[in-house]
Formats: sequence, C-alpha cells, structure tokens
Amino acid sequence: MAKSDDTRAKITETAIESFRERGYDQTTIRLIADEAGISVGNAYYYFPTKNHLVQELYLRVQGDHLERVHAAFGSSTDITKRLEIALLCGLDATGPYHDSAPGFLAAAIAPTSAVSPFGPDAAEPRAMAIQVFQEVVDGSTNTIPADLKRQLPELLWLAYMGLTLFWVYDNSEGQTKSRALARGASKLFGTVLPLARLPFARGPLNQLLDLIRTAQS
Amino acid sequence: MAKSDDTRAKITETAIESFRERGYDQTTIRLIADEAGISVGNAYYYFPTKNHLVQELYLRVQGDHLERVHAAFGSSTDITKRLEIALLCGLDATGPYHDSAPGFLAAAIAPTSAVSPFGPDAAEPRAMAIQVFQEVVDGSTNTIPADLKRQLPELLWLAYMGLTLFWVYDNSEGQTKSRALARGASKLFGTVLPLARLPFARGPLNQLLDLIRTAQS
DNA sequence: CGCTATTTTCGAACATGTTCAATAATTATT
DNA sequence: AATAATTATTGAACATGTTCGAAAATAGCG
Repeated sequence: MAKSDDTRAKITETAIESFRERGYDQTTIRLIADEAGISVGNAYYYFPTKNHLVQELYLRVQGDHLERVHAAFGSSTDITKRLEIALLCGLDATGPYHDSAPGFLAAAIAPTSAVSPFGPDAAEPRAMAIQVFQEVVDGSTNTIPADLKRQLPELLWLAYMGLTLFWVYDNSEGQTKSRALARGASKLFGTVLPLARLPFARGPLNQLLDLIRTAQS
Repeated sequence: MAKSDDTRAKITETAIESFRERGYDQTTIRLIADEAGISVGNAYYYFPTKNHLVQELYLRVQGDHLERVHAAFGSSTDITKRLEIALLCGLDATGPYHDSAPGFLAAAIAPTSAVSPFGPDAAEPRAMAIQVFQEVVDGSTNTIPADLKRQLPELLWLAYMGLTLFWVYDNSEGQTKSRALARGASKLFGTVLPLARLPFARGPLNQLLDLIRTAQS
C-alpha cells in the first residue's frame, strides 16, 4: 500500500501547492497530473472530483486557523477578545487565497459539492472550524445563559461564515474592511451579550434560539 | 434592427423556458441554440456568457416577486406583516426553481460572474429586489428612528438574501422550513423593532448601523 | 514459481462553455 | 444602383472536468 499512498500524497501536495500559487481556476487536473508525474485518469482514481482536492486544502487551512488561534489566545478570558482573535486569525489563515477566493467559493457553495461546508463530505473541516469557536466559548469566563452558551459555538461559526462571505467580496487593500468588520462585530457582540441576562431580553432571545433550532433540525 | 431583436428575443425565451424545465446544468448553450434555430456562435454574439442568460431569468423572477407582493400587501400597514408577505412571496416566486437552485447559486456567487447579486451587471435585478423592501418600509405606519429607517430596505434585502441562501439548502417538503424561518424571522423583527426606540438600545443600534455603513462603503 | 484476482495506471474520448476567423446579410454612402 | 462598411451568423476549434475500457503492476495463493 506504500506505493499507493505515495501517489495519493504526491497528488495532494502538488494540488495544494498549485492552488496556492495559481488559484482555483488556473489549477487544472492535467497540470496537477503533469507535475505529479502521473496521468489524468490516475488522479481520478484517487480523487473523484477536483473539489475533493480542494477539500485537502481546506483541511490545511483549518489546521492553520486552529494553530493561529491557540498561539493568539494567550491569557485572554474575555469572550469578546477571544472572538475577535478567532475571527482575525481566520482572516489571516485564508488571506493568501483571497485572490482566487471566488473560484473556491463557487466550488464550495453547491450543496451537492464535495466541499459544501454543510454537506457530509466536509464533516471533518467543519468540525475543525466549529472547534475554534467552541474554544472561544469554553475558554471564556463570562457568565452566559446555559441554553445560549450551548448554541453559541455553532452560532459564532455561522457568523464567521458570513464574515468569510463578506471577505470574498472585499476588495479593500489587504482586506482592511473585513478586519474592521471582524473587530466591530466582536465589539458589538460584547456589548449585546450582557443584555441577554436582563429579564425582558429573554423573550426575543428565546424566540431567536427557537428559530435557529428549528432551522437546524 | 427588428431581425436582430427577434433573434435576441428567441434566444432569451428559449433559454428561460429551458432553465425552467431542465434547470441550470441541463440547459446547455448548444441546446438553446438548437431549439432557437440558430448557431452556437450566434448565441454568443448576443450574450457574452451563459450567466447573462440566467440574468434574464432573474429579471422575470424579480418582476414576479414584485407583482406577488403588490397583490398580497392588501391593506397591511404593519411592517412585520409586510415583511412576512415580502419574504413569503419571494419564496413563492423562486419556488419552481428550487430543484436546480444549487446550479444557479454557484453561477451567481462568483463576484466576477455576471449574475453576482453585488456586481454591476446585476444592478437592475438588484434594484428591483431592494424595491420590494423599500415598499415594505414605505407602506408601513410604524414609527421607526429615521437613520434606521433609511437603511432598513437594504438591510431587509440582505436578510432576504440570507433566507434565500438557507432555502437553497432546504430539503424539507415544499421548503416548509424556509417558510417557517421567514415567518419566525418576521415575528422576531416585530418584537425587536420597538426596542430600537428605547434609549439604552441606541448604543448598540448605532454601533450596528455604523458597522454596516463601514462595510458598505 | 506460475497463475489468478485485485489494484493501479494510462490515455483516448466525451460534454460543455467559450473563442475566433470566415462568410453572409444588411445598412449606409456616393 | 453600386460599392463600401457594418452587423449578424456560422461552424470548427480549444480548454477543461470527467468517464471509461484496456493495459500494466501488484498481491494472493496453490
């Protein structure tokens, strides 16, 4: 099986490198096959789809995100700060791919696609992504209503997906706007979260949580 | 120019019909050309891209949305009710295309695509879409802070885009979940909106509006 | 080892969006 | 009306993701 693993690994590495350097569109299967020294058909023996190769890249990026977050959390225990760190580290991790982000996004968006963040094929990278926000919540010392706290990691992840969507369309120099949005959103979250404990906020909050639960089911 | 217009119209009609019946992927340029009785190259003389044909479909659907909304508003002057109507009518208008929604979405999502809802090529359908929510606001008798009121149509449109995104992934029978989400979100909006007038809500609200303004600029 | 079954590899073929040089049809000009 | 210029149309060609049947390499087994 060593030989087989070799081939697979060579394809993966070649593909990821090419995605990094040339972007999604410019990376053709024929190119990958050439550079990996194999045939086109052989690549398809290991990866049923070009998007399955993209998935390998996602795994790398998610791993990078998690690493960056760990390095950056430091001793921060305020959930607002931790959220900001998580969002900014996410932007840092995806930064190098901004140029060809549209291509990747288009590949990811189709629900039937291998890389749809909601589909079964992407369970692993998705779990890693949610893990980041799980740690944002778990490492915080803020007092948060239990039911909200339970849903928070997934909610924050969803917000992060929204930020990523914005980032794809963000043409500001160095994606400054996205970073500003990340900071501003974290801050806003920080000012709104304490309100969740006020009695009159329970109504709308429960409504919101119910709504999201229904949508997820 | 009559002949030219004829050709263009025949292409448009054939394409829209095919999109309706066969969906995005199954509708190939060769098929359109065949059914329209012209050559492939000629289709490209009028429409630089397959997605430009999708745009024609969007225009229809947007027109349909607006019509439905007008018919359904009736004498409702409560913004909550009007919002619910607008959202549900949107789902009604797009309903027939749910099966091939992923294909359309993938085509629409790329910022460089002709059909990106944020790009310049889609200015017309986007204006129509925002128009719907402009009417939601304008026809309401609720008292709303002026600055919020100004941004509201665009905000609601953005929320509608989110709903549409959810709808694409919604596999419940008849997209029941999306409808429930539309109703629930409207209701929630109805309970939260009055809070915007309370003094202590000004802080977070202004923060939010600022944030969005920054993001848009 | 020799033979069979399985795994791996190959490259041609296909479908489809798109491009382009050539040709036909139409319009404008003299 | 004749000619030049512009517009419309064609079909072949190209790039690329994907499929597939055949061939080669490898593993399992007597």
